[in-house]
Amino acid sequence: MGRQPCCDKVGLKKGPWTSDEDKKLINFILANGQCCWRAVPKLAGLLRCGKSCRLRWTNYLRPDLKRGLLSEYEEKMVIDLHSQLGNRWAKIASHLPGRTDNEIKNHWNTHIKKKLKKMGIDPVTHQPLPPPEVEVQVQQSTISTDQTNDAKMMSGIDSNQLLLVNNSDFCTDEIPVIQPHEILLPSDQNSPTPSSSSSSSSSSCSSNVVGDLELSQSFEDYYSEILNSNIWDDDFGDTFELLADYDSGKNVLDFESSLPVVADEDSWEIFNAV
DNA sequence: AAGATGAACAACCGCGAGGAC
DNA sequence: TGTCCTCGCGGTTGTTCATCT
Repeated sequence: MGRQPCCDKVGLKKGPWTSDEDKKLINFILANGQCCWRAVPKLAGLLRCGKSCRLRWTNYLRPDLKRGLLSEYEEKMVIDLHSQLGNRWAKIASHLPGRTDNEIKNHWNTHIKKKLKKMGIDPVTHQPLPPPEVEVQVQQSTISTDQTNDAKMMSGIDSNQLLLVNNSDFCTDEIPVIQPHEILLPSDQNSPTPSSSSSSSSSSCSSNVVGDLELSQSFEDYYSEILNSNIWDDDFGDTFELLADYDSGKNVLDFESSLPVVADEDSWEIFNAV
């Protein structure tokens, strides 16, 4: 028996989401929480498959997303985690509150890969790239002595030491080196272990580990009020624990301007003005 | 100014894991 | 225990925007 399609694709819309579709999806999740994704598009009045709705929500509409480029600190964490976990983007994302696996994957492929190659490091193995025989001469003239030494230093060292490498691309001397146990373990030993889910596990990461992702108290107060309104289910509520910066979000709510708004369906009038 | 090219990122596709029955 | 269904993950593609010629 062949695999069942995730949904009936006949008549379903594909491609970029419109603001109207975003509004529908957000309003539905606001009213119902995250339930069966397969049923979401039908119930929300969307001509999308459930998978598309889930991706749109997880990667773009979730209110706890931190938009914008990854900071150098986050980049370092990604590199270090990648050296330990490989291409397990969801696992890596679970250690970076407000970041999605898709975002990290894209950033890796477009930015970090190039930086590592420029440093003479294989982005897959995190080991020094063997210089091609023919290009040795060229490399010697284009790669600085420091970088060459960096590559040599990399040989045989573990991934944690990668962060110690002094390279101008990353300015590591400006950022405290973080050890794996500091990254992987929540500071509160009673905190639940992060799960593999990128959508709901970020809340279990301690914000004092990723210092630049700490929340302002006002946001916490605001969302604790929301959480007490019983609109959100447990998983959904957790996502508000690590709210970060929304200023750069395009379709995401302007939370700064909507702070006085209560999180009921009527309060999302801001979307109607978009 | 216009076309070509590359970079960045959003979205899709297929597969596997895990739960329900 | 086996089958089906849903969800999540990782790889890949498509689209948009910026830069170059």
